[in-house]
Amino acid sequence: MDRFFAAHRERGLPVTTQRRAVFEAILGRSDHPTAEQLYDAVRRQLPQISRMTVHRILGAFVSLGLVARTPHPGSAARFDPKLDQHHHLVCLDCGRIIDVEDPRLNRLPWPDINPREFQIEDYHVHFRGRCAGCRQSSKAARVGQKPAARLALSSKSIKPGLKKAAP
Amino acid sequence: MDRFFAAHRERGLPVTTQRRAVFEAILGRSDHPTAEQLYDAVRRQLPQISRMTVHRILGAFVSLGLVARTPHPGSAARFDPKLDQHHHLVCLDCGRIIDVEDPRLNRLPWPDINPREFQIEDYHVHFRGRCAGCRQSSKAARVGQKPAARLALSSKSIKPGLKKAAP
DNA sequence: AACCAAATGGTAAAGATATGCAAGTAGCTT
DNA sequence: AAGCTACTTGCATATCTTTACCATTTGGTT
Repeated sequence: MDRFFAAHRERGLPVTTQRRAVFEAILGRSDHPTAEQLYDAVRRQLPQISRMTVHRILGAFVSLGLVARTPHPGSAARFDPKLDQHHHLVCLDCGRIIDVEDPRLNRLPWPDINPREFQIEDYHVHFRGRCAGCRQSSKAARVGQKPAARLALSSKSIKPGLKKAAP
Repeated sequence: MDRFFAAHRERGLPVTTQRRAVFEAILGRSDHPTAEQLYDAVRRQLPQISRMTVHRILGAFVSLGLVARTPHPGSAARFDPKLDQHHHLVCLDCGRIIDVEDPRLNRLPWPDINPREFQIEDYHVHFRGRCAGCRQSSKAARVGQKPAARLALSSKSIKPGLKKAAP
């Protein structure tokens, strides 16, 4: 929370009720919420806050270095109070993000590129896989997943009839 | 391109003109295009192709393991035809993605978690920083970027005219 | 050549984020 | 303590990306 006030004071930015509420909300949880989830959480204390304000505040926090927008394959960005370098497990099924702290991952070799071409600031390792819950359900669901398609394709000539779409 | 036919034949899925065009389009470029960019590219050959078809086809390619949907902080998903393990430089300003191949990064220690709780399949290192072009422009832009906030405001001296036009 | 499952196309909808402007507020200055 | 001013907020709207429905067409088999 000190970081929050310090970052604002350093740049002379006003500390508003909304900003404080959003920051408290994100500090209070470690599940990498989306902007929408934070909006819902903050609204319990500030019922009239606008969804756009939450988005704008989160964008400002990212610029201030207070939180990180974590890369995520899906569409909704996830936000993470950035405290120290850490990494993530991402479930390919449910999208859940789990923190990983492993000191061995914090001193990786940086790729050998010319700093004039690309200046690296930091990095972040993304482990992909499946969490316990999704492995259970996928085992069950795998039966009906791909209805066997139309197998039995004898490898006849595939004749790549490359034609333009017929009228 | 063999992978493309093989993957379809193996599952008995029909190889349509549209699928072939989308796959050729993504093979031809190494800049991790978005679905929209691929739609534009494909449309030069199949002017009547639907945007939705491109999205659906890309989703199918991901399921088939033909392309990867690369994690990206922004909203638009990026697609990548490279299948061997590689990593990415991501420019924080322009969002450009550059491939990194460094064998030292391909044998990282995996975090010590119970495989019953989370089963890791693979990983991927995300280096963040700024590309040459953006470093140039940001150096210039940094002047007007943060107008010094209001730290040095001594009431009547500074009047930064960058406000909206007066009503 | 005929058949069948799957793919395609078009519109509209849903979700997330950005923008422009009027009014409110935090924090400095007096 | 009161005033000033830039920053922030709220609201409505616009944009961008992705998805849903369903009639029609196409690819691959027999």
